[in-house]
Amino acid sequence: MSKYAGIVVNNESIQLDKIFTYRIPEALSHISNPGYRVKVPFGKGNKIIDGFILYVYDHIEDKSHIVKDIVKVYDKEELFTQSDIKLMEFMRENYLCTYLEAVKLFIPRGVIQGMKNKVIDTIYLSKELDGKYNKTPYIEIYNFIKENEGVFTKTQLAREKGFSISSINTLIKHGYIVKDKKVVDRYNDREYKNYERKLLNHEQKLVVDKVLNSSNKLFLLKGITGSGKTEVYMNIVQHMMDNNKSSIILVPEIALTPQMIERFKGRFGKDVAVFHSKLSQGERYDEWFRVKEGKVKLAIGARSAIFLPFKDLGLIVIDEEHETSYKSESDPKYNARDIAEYKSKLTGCKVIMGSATPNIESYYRTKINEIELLELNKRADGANLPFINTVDMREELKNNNRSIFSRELYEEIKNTLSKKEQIILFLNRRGFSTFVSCRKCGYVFKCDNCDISMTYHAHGNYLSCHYCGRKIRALSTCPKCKSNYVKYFGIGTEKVEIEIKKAFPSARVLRMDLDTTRKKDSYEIIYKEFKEGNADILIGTQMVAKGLDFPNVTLVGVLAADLSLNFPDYRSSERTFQLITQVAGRAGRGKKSGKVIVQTYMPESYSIIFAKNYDYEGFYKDEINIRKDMKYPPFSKILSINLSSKNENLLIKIIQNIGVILKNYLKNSDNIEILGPCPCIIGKIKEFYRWQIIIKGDIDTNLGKNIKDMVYHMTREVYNDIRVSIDINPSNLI
DNA sequence: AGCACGCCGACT
DNA sequence: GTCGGCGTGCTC
Repeated sequence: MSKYAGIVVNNESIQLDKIFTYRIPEALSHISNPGYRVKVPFGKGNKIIDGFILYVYDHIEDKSHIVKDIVKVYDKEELFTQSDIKLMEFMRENYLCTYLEAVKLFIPRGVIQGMKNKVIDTIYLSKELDGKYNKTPYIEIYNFIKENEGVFTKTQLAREKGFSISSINTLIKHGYIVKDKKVVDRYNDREYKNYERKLLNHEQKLVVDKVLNSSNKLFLLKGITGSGKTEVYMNIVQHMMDNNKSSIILVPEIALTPQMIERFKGRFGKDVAVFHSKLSQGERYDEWFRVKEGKVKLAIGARSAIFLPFKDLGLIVIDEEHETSYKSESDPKYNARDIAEYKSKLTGCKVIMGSATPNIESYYRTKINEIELLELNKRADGANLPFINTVDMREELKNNNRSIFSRELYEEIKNTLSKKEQIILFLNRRGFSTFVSCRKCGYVFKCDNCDISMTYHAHGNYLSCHYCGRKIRALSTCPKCKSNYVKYFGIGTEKVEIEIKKAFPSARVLRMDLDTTRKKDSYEIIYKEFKEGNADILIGTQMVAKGLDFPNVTLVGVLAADLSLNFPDYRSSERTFQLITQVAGRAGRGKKSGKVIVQTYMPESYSIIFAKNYDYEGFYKDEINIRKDMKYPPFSKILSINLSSKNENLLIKIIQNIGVILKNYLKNSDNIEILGPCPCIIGKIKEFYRWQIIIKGDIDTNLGKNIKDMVYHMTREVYNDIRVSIDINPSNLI
């Protein structure tokens, strides 16, 4: 008897987001599990397209369709497992994505595109030298290859090892040496310094024991900056390895990986897979297969590494779990934290979420016993947390200090430089000036494509829009009134760099922001330069706040703590608290004690006061009450419906219709609130006008699905003109 | 999405 | 009588 397969076809269209049933013909009867990629005839023309088997049935009940045969199977074995399919279903329900979008997270694009292993021609020996070839330079070449059989290609031997290409060719021509194919790993494995195993302190040991012995699966490790969370992770990873179990370490985006890779490869050797968005397609392909074939037991990577095909997963670590980069901004808009948790439910693996400043929602869940709380309250090396002082910038103005540095920060920089210690200056904004306008007529340089004022970049002398990337040359005359009173307001990291060079001409300065880290390895280079002491001051955006470990940094300056506080979002206090705490944690990690100076116009704000006192618990208590009063997460879910279009009138008309229908649909649900329709905070990006509807309250998966169907139904006729984006619990409401 | 079917007007 | 315009609806 033939079996049948439930298949998702490889077509992005939302109308095709369903399971199609095909017969598995006798010739392919070895398919008894889902997970295969196949070719199937589809549509009236029976066009052959790709599909993925999600289900296998012994018989079918529904006889209302003609059932066609699968025509081909691609791979020898399954690309994903039964539990992966459960996870896909979970994502489709919870993030309102399609089956196909979910499937594609589990398979690197290279596999779908039919990529092959990278093969190079390396040189091997074939027969002994004899006759007139048994002399220099042939003997040298021959002996070198004898020591390095199959290691080098012809070009490498010539270019890197300095052998004559024509002599090599002669040896090949007469059959003494031969070229042969060798599969190489595309991921360029560098050598890593051995990262010595450290003895755990009492607190750390306790945490490790609890994780290994508790019957709970989910843990929140709340450990102050520098308390040695990484060492705890490594210890548990080692334990997993000893028990033949695999581990995934997630870190926020690329920012943390070079340091983390250094530590993990230094400890566990080369058998660590690395997976993040900056890898090339080929590198991803190779790393994915290394995991799939069981060649590695540990992977470290950004968000997407959660989907790596480990067979015997024992542990998932989510480092800096409060980071928003764990939430994907593109479809499927998943959160790696939720995925890890669901994976744990499916496979029984342990999940450790670590942070010095846990996400409010996660911490709340420890209070209601959904997650076990573990704490590290001491710095691993016994050092003290740096002293944080806030400076009220309004007072500086009153005292006639118009510089971007307060008097106290200026003095401390001078002091620290004279002691030959290092400094980090943090400002969460790149560029030189964030706002350029004419003082005569009030004209503001705004992006033509976006509803955003343009940022001036002194390096290159241009204005750029940080949303669409548009660049224009900086003008010294106002395009409206032709006056010369064009003035630059607002500071960015570039300006800080120039001001520092003015104030401290002999200081060696590095800047780390998006503009200086665009090239592939530039982040790593800046990190190394600073770590090795080749600079005194590191100026940067939030990149410098994330987990970096520089023992010689004793002063951290936060130039404008209010930036994130004035952000129109219910998480802005939480973000501010987290940023200050995290960046402060960069100071005093070595033997010397550290100091932090926070410049602000709102020193009385609760997030700044609690951050200054390292009082997470206090901050949490205030914040959770606000969330409760305002019915924000964790006391509700937020569903944001974002429509964007180049046609503003059409957009407004459609979203208002949607608004009316949704209000009507939800009028009997007391626990649900609708905000909008209204223009988004950034009303236009890349020529697209943007409007949104925010729904807040008890939104279950069913309701979410219905709302999605409604919105898609109502935008169906204008599908080409209006883009729709639906997000559950978005990381921001911009 | 993409493709076939279908119903209508213009043209050999 | 037929060629092709795009509106409609379905795809196991």
